[in-house]
Amino acid sequence: MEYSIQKMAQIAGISSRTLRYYDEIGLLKPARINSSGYRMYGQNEVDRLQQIMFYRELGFSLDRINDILSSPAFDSRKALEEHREQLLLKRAKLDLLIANVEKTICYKEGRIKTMSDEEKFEGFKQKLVEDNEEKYGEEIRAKYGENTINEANNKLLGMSQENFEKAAQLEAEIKSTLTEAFKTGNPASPLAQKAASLHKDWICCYWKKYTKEAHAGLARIYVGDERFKAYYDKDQPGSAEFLRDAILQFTGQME
Amino acid sequence: MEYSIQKMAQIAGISSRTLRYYDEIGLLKPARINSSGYRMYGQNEVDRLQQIMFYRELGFSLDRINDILSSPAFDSRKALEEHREQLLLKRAKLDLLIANVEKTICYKEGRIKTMSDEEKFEGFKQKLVEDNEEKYGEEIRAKYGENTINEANNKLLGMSQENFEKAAQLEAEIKSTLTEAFKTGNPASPLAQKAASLHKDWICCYWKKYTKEAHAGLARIYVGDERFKAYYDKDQPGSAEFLRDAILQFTGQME
DNA sequence: TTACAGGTTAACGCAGCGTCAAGGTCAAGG
DNA sequence: CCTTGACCTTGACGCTGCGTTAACCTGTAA
Repeated sequence: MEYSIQKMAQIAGISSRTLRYYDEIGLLKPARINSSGYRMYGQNEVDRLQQIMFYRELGFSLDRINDILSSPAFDSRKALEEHREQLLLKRAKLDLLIANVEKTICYKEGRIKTMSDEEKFEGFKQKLVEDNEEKYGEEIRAKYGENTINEANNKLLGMSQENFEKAAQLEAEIKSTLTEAFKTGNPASPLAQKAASLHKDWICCYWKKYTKEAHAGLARIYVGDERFKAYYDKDQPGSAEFLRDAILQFTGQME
Repeated sequence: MEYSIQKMAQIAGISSRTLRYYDEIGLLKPARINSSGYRMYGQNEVDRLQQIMFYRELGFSLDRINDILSSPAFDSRKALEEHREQLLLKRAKLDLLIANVEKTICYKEGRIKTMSDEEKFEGFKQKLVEDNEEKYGEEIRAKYGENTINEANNKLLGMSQENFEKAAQLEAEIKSTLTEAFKTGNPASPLAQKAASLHKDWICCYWKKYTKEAHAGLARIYVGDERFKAYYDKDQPGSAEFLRDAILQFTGQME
């Protein structure tokens, strides 16, 4: 089976330009060039391309893919783990970014119109410091390896604990608000809706992404989960269902 | 207060090259050019640079920053939310990548030496399909806006529920394993360690990043948290402390 | 006067292709 | 035989956000 460049591209779901580029950088050369100068690819090339696509899928650079595929002694296992670390770092940075953006949105929602330049500057400076620490930390890690990774982890631990404390506080708030709201008997009452809103905040301490649908889905599951049901029903039987209804109302998922 | 290019760069913690580049693309022009052809920046420029840095920090492109800062009618709120969506998408992709890398590592750890090309191909093709769906979904979203966002959310909801179910199953496993392990009375026993390991898996359903330190920290908190303590102690009083000790052992955090 | 610290413009380089430009090749149809 | 259209070729610029020479000018202290 011989493939033309476009057939090959179709198989892999990439462009012919990409194949030409791979030929150019020596990552994937065609099996032969026919009399008209056309690139012809064979089975071996299909296989190699699949390997390439695989590692590319994992976000490796074409250079590294070349290393991996050409050197048989290449420690792919180590490469994968290092790569994983890098991805985790990337994600941590992204998380910071997202948090910052969300913070900013909240700030704007708060309608704080007059925000002194000094304030902005302060917040910014803080961020700069954080960034520097991050960069510094990265350099250290690159230089000294694992020893200092623990330090970084400790930082994350600090964040997790902070997160956990925030969650615990929210939980207490939910509980007291729910107790009051339950007396109204109306899941649509402002107090009940406040409880649902607090519950949303609480969820956001644990979930990577909040959606109303998922929130509602969780609420439905709650009532069927003995642990949560027991927790919420402990003081006031029926509270779990009440919270569920409040959340369904809050998320607009009542049918 | 007039600043030279380097003073300005120092204030903002960036390079002078960056300032020249911003001048070049018209993002930030100096207040004036002095007789020697030097760029001189004033207070207005400091302020604007801070704004630029702010949005840059949030991951906006310089082009968009220019839009935001130059058009007073620009809806920064909307821009922020759109940007947030994009970041979330990015993170979702990253999560996929990380999962794939981890899967691959497990595969390699499993010492499955002979892995037929077909198998590789299958897995890869699946991924292609997923990607196509993702791309398609993005296009749709761009074209039709919010309506279809719900569909995407439903997908995420599916993931969350799946995640939740996995967590629930793990929880059951932890409980039964813990019950058995408790009878041994030894938190270092294989069974107890298995429970700790399961608990780690369970944590990973909720946490963005797992570290031994955080796991141990959580274990310590557990005992002091009535909800979890009550949950684990319900059948066998002392189980919570036992689990904590098993986790401390598991994470090597015994002092 | 000599250093040395600072400024200037111009231009290449990076990753991974997308996207013309300008043309050659091949099979089908008039 | 000619045209048309699909497919192939090489070559080269463009994109992002600067880092990094290179080659040269300015200002000030010793």
